[in-house]
Amino acid sequence: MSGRLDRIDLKILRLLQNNGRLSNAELAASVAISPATCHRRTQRLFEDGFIAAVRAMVAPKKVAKGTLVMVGVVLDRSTPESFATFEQAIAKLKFVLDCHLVAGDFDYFLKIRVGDMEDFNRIHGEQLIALPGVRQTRTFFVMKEVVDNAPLEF
Amino acid sequence: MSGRLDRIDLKILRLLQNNGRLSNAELAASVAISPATCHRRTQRLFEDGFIAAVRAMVAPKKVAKGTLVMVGVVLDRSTPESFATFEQAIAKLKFVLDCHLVAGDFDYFLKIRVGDMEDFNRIHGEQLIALPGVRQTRTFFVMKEVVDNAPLEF
DNA sequence: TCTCCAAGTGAAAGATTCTTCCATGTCCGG
DNA sequence: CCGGACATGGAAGAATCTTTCACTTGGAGA
Repeated sequence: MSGRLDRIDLKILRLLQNNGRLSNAELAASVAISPATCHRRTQRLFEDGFIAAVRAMVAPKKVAKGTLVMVGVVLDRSTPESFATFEQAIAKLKFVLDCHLVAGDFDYFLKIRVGDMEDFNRIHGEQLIALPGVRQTRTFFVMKEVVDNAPLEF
Repeated sequence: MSGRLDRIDLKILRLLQNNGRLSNAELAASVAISPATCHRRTQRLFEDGFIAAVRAMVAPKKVAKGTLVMVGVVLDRSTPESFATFEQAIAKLKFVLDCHLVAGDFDYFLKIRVGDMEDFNRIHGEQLIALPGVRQTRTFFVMKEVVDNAPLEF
């Protein structure tokens, strides 16, 4: 069922992870099976949820989103209601790439993309600290993106 | 730069970001232009680097990488050589999804995917604290992934 | 061992799509 | 008004997709 992946499935997954626009014919040739079989396998990988989505990775700098910021957030209270309200509000902020509830000195970690620092300052003042239940935020400007969104190894 | 993108280009980018396997014919129909024109436009978006890559997003839980961890790293010394050595070593660790040089209480922020906490503990002890020049690390286990790797808004 | 069944496989073929070529249309600067 | 650079869509051969079907394989049970 959805549990087992043989070597061919794994190879298909890895190839599609590196180039999601590979044609079925190219995939089939790369894994040395017929196009028909490859088509069926790939279809199953999608249907069974092994591939959540195929996404074109738009170059951030090309669309004026070249500035990356990490933000640690501490809430006033650590109640389930407080968390739920915060998460609901975060989901509407489209510049938030990641939002994770963590264990440690912060309640949440955010990963945010904006055009520049000025852009971030406005967003921080108008939207971040205005989020429900936020006690404080700590901003970490990214000065260099060493690795960003690397493909998953498995 | 990005001023060269008209509404049709932007629409193509957004559509491919949501579904990187859209066929040229489907794209053309969605943006109301001919397949030939759509093909040329899309090709240009790739050639000019607006689309860095197209990736199948493999579901982490399906391939035993369901545990996410954020790690803050402080180095012994803040010299260019120290940074360069660290970054060179990080690039070889395939479980590191993000590695960013930041301004603030840490030198680097890492985003890591592993199978489980036990998995992380081994990696932390064997590989992370063994990285060159690391003074200390602070681990933030992710308890809930509210938003992970959301598509870029532009 | 033999039989049967389920699952996987590849050849084949019609439908669809890709990709290129070319004539036409549009926008500006001269 | 003209001319050139560029963008557009139609058309058509080449390539690909997607389904069908018959065959092979592997394992469970008699």
